[in-house]
Amino acid sequence: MAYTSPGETRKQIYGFVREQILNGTPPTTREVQHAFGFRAVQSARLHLEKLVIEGKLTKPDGKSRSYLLPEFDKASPPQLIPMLGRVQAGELTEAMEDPPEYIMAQTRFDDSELFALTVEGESMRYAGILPGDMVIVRRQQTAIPGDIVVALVGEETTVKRYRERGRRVELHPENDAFNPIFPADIGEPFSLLGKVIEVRRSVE
Amino acid sequence: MAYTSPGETRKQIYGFVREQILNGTPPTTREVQHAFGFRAVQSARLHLEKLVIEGKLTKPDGKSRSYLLPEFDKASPPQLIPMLGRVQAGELTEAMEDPPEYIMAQTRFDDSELFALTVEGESMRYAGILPGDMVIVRRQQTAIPGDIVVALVGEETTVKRYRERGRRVELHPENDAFNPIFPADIGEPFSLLGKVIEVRRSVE
DNA sequence: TGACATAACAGACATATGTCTGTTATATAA
DNA sequence: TTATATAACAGACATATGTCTGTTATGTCA
Repeated sequence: MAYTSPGETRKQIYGFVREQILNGTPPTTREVQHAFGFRAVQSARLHLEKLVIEGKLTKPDGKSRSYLLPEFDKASPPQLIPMLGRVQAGELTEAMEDPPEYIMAQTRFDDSELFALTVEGESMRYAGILPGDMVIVRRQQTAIPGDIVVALVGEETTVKRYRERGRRVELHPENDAFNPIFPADIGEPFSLLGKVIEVRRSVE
Repeated sequence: MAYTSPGETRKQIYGFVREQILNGTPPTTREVQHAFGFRAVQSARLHLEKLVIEGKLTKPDGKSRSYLLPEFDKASPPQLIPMLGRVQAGELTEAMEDPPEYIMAQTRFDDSELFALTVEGESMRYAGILPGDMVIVRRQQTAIPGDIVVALVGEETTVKRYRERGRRVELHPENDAFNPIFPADIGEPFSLLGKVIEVRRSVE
């Protein structure tokens, strides 16, 4: 390989390794070697060692494919959360049989109890939840007043503010154009699916 | 190791491997072996092979540490985006010298042109952006009318709706209690830092 | 009981991979 | 020019790791 200016090749190697790591396949020394056309393993190795010294990568010891991004350690480990397009009536678990898509998140909950939904109505606009927003939900059958919850009312899922009047459950929209729901008064089957713990919106 | 019920050990192995993968260090066959106290490598290997057959893991070929989560492929690769607590006046890059924390996101932009900020005021409430929300921003010096942008006005960063009247730039809040900003009229230095591409809110 | 399936073990082999020693080439500064 | 630093190369060795063959143990079903 031709001689390149100091640091230039190293910068590219960093980009390559970083990308591989984020894809879940941290490269071996020789994979770096071949990706950059080095004719000697050591060429790649020295660059990688320097990157560790510079603090841009970390590597424990003699283990294979063990390069890590330092900022990865600073962040909590990512979680894969299934996106449920439409929650079927009845069991929520039913709808999770073949989760088509996953989003990545970092929460303080176990990812096995999380799922994500797309919000459809305008009823929570004043709470900063707009149509098309994605909500990350923790599955739970109970809530405390003030929680924003996802509930199944009849055949439809709905996002509302959870309230109680005495022992009566009330689901309040946050938009003057909508009326609260009183599950006890309507004939529909009702169940609490979980509590909203995060809201996400893609702009444009 | 004692004989365990069919599938039980396998389930635990899946959890272990999944966690390791999400931590950036997909395990080797022998690491699985030792983590579960198997006295033979093959014991771990057969479980892993079955998990691949069941579709819960994927593995290309004879490469080391090459187990992947299938849902990982379905999702776009994650990006690490620096969280800027407070953007200093002047150059934005200046403030990125030592990024203290990173969040994970999946966007269609290159992660080198992204950063994240915490929103402080109420001025964008009607647009569903509340105080404490995190916005992911793509660095750009221009915008088109209607974009939600992050701008530096004087010493302060602000999130507003970008408008133009003729050639005059206007920054509009989305809250009746606030007034639009006309950068040309005020003495403060003004610059566009970028465009908001995602909004995130942690609930509780 | 015997047939069968799966779990787990024992021991080995082939390859992948990290690491090392020594050498040559290119650039910069005295 | 010489001295120095870094880039890149050549070739090897030691270990890590994936893979294979054959055997034993535990449970299920007829």
